[in-house]
Amino acid sequence: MNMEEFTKQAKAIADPTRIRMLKLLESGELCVCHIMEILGLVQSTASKHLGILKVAGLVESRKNGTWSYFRLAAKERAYNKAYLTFLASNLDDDETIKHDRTNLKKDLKQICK
Amino acid sequence: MNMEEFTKQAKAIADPTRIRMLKLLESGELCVCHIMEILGLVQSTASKHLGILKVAGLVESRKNGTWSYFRLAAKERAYNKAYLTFLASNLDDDETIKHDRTNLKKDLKQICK
DNA sequence: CATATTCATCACTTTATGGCGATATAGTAA
DNA sequence: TTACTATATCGCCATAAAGTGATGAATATG
Repeated sequence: MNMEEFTKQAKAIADPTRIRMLKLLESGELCVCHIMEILGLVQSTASKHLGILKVAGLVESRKNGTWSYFRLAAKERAYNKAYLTFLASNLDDDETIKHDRTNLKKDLKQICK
Repeated sequence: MNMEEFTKQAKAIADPTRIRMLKLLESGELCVCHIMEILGLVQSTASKHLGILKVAGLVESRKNGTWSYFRLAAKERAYNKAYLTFLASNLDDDETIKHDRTNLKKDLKQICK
């Protein structure tokens, strides 16, 4: 990883909203509409942040109909692994993150009904 | 480490100039005048960046006369350890970093004359 | 003592970033 | 086709951040 890539990924995780997104995605794949709902963002904001994470190589996405599903980038790609592993070992005890995870669980229950 | 601390440190390392500073300091303590010389920064810029790193808890400093010496924060302080260890295991092969280190060596030789 | 050096801070300008509404695109369903 | 839904993108604004010169404090030097 060179300086440019390193700082691109550093900038990507240097924002609370994007961190919350990545921590949510640690639980698995999610579509934009759930992410925006759980984090309380308008759609354009959610999409913009997800785009930044994608360009940085931290997340990947797939299309299914109108839905876009985002997930953490595959750890095999070494240049992501560093940051994603780093993030995975941090912030699990942060109040905002815990709150988001609770909301995610509620949301998933709704979906399964 | 909570979200606020995490992002403060993430923002601190999300800048090439500050990364170069931290990577220089991996070799040991340096005063502002050498850091600015090696990185080719004007004094106020160097001082400002070092201030940001200090507030983020990534570096510490001591005064000796008119000189200010900066060093990486003690690793015992857990909330720094994560980022500094992370950074220490990255970018050693980056061209800019290698270049900076070469310049540091030249500079130290000058001092020892 | 007078002068020079080192550094932090301030004021200012320029650039980057975050959030949002509006719009565009594409899929879905009636 | 028409209407609706999910998403991406664009432009705008407010704010944050980076870079720089000027100033002044503290200390060193002659």
